[in-house]
Amino acid sequence: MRQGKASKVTIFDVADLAGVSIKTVSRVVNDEPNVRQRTRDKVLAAVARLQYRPNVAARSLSGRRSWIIGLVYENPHEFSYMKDVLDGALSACEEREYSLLLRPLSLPSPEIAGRIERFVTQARVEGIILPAPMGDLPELLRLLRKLEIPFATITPKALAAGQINILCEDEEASFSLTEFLIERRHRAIGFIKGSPGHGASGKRLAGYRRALKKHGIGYQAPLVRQGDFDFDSGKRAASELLDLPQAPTAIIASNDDMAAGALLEARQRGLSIPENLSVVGFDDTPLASRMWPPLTTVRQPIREMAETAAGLLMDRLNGKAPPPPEQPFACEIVIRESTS
Amino acid sequence: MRQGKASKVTIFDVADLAGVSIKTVSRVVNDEPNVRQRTRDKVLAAVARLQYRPNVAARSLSGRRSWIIGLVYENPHEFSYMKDVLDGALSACEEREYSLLLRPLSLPSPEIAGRIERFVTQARVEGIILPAPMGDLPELLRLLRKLEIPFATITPKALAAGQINILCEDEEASFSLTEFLIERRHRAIGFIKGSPGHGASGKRLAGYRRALKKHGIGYQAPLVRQGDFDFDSGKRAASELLDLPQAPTAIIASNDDMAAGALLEARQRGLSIPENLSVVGFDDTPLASRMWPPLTTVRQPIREMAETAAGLLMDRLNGKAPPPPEQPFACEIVIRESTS
DNA sequence: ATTTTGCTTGACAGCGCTGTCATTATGCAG
DNA sequence: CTGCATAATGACAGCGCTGTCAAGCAAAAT
Repeated sequence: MRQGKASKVTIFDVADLAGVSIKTVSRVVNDEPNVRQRTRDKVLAAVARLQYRPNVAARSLSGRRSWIIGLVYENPHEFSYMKDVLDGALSACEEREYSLLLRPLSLPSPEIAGRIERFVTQARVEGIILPAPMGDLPELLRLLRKLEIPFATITPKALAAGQINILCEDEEASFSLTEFLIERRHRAIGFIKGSPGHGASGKRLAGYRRALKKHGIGYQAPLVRQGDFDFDSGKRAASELLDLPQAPTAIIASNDDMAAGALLEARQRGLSIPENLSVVGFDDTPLASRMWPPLTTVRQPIREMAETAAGLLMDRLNGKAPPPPEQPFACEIVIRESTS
Repeated sequence: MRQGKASKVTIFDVADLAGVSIKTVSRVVNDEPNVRQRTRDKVLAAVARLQYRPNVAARSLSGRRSWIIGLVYENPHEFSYMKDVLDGALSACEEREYSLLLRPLSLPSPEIAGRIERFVTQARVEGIILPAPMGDLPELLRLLRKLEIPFATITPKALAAGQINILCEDEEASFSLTEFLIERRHRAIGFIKGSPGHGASGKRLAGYRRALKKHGIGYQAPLVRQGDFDFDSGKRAASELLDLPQAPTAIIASNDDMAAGALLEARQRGLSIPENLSVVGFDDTPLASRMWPPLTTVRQPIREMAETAAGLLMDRLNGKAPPPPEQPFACEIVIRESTS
């Protein structure tokens, strides 16, 4: 089926109406220099009059640019985090008239490289956004470097040299959150780690340890359990923690979904929250405010981070000077009723 | 910045290697008829050997096709429903080598038509998927018809004539759910409606009424409250219901997010669930299984519905015969612990 | 053997735009 | 007023593919 009626107006029509050559129209439309103001105005008027929209396909073919960036992500069960990333990226793209293509992945996958290579070469994607944990897959990074595709990572574990890296104050936030619990007289504080592959996991643990140290509380390995950012893993880890001879009076989960799991486990054991156990999470997802009791958590400006990542990536694709290294984005503790 | 190293192999390279004309390569690659098997094999071998991938831009420009479909949606706070739609659409697109472009919208918006027209004409979108409530915006439908852009609606209120419409057994599911409560001796059953614009809202209410009628329970208007599918509206509606002189012993919310709101309201009044009040929702979002108590709800095969919608849409764009009218998809009650 | 028919294949002209480079204004110093 | 640098504009050749149409060819019909 052929294209609908949409816009058969071409650059020639505009050129005719404005009385200039198509090249001049092209210059104006692409904001290139060396066009007299009067000429520019004439062209712009014609563009508006005819409702001219450049044909993306022709533009791509000729300019060898696709005006597309990709978003490659691990498809999670609980999508709240990715929704914010998506909203941010979409908004940056709309502003710059780029298109955004999505590529969900399941990890671990033996053929990431193949799938991404197909993605990139097929759609001719110019650059890629890699939210955690995508920014730390050596295989992926190697591929993108080989293909010479610029990318922007969001909260990677290790900064990708020569690329855009967007961070937030994960360590600091975790430190404050832990300190918040300590100030409320908690001494035995359990900690549920996130997936080892995520940059945030290590940093959140580090903040926890630093706060303990500052307040002279010894670090106890049994109080720290491995999770994978998923509800079930949070429930399981909480179960282990609550089985401990000296069970914690507070649990820090590395994200809200695991915190919800911990809460469920506690409740099934007849514990009441926050009287018998305080629980906190990270991310301030909708889930956090919809649970009972509403969850004390850490809000990160994910949407802004993603918007910045996408924006800087596109600027770079358009030859803008590389930005000064970004300040990490600040996080904020949201105190609700799951802590005593 | 120019394209990376990705694939500078063109149709000419393949034609040379296979010893045929570029047109024949084109035929093979596009699965057109009238190519001898031997020739086809030669070409396919050359394609594989060179790792040839057609240039989408050239293909679009020449064929006046974009190989892109759009997904236009109302951007909700709680994204679970849309995540399933997204997954389904993406998967259908990947299978057919289409690209999917997203366009979130905020309703009501005075300039939907403008934004969508820009979206369609700029990206040269060939067809559009309209999850509820997009399939019931007269202005939008009029625009798409004018532009001659085919579309597929998911659970619209009114079927869009001449287009693809994907439905599920909303009325039936609501009927069963209500009956399920009646069987458990509930007689005063509150109902929180969804946004008037959604197709599901009316059907869910209808199922509720039909079940009441069948069991000889009178319909009482005060027991039915307006919500808008959002958490807060659920909380508010539940508050109204619980203030009633004869408060309901069970509440049906038209989606899980509102059910969560109702649950919170009940809890804040010191009611325990399900002893004092049963609460049920619709959609079986992650939220439903993460709450306390876990929510009895209705699971719809949203992902499959979206995949079907997208698949049929692309088939139609490719001139496949219009499918026989689809059977509505079946729903399933998921019984958890929020009902007594 | 010759004609007819239908299947295969290829030559070639664009699709609508941007890059390159030549050409023509314009401004300014001498 | 002339000469020269520089700004403004245009002519034109592709970018890589598909649509059209004509030509080649083998099998079927005469």
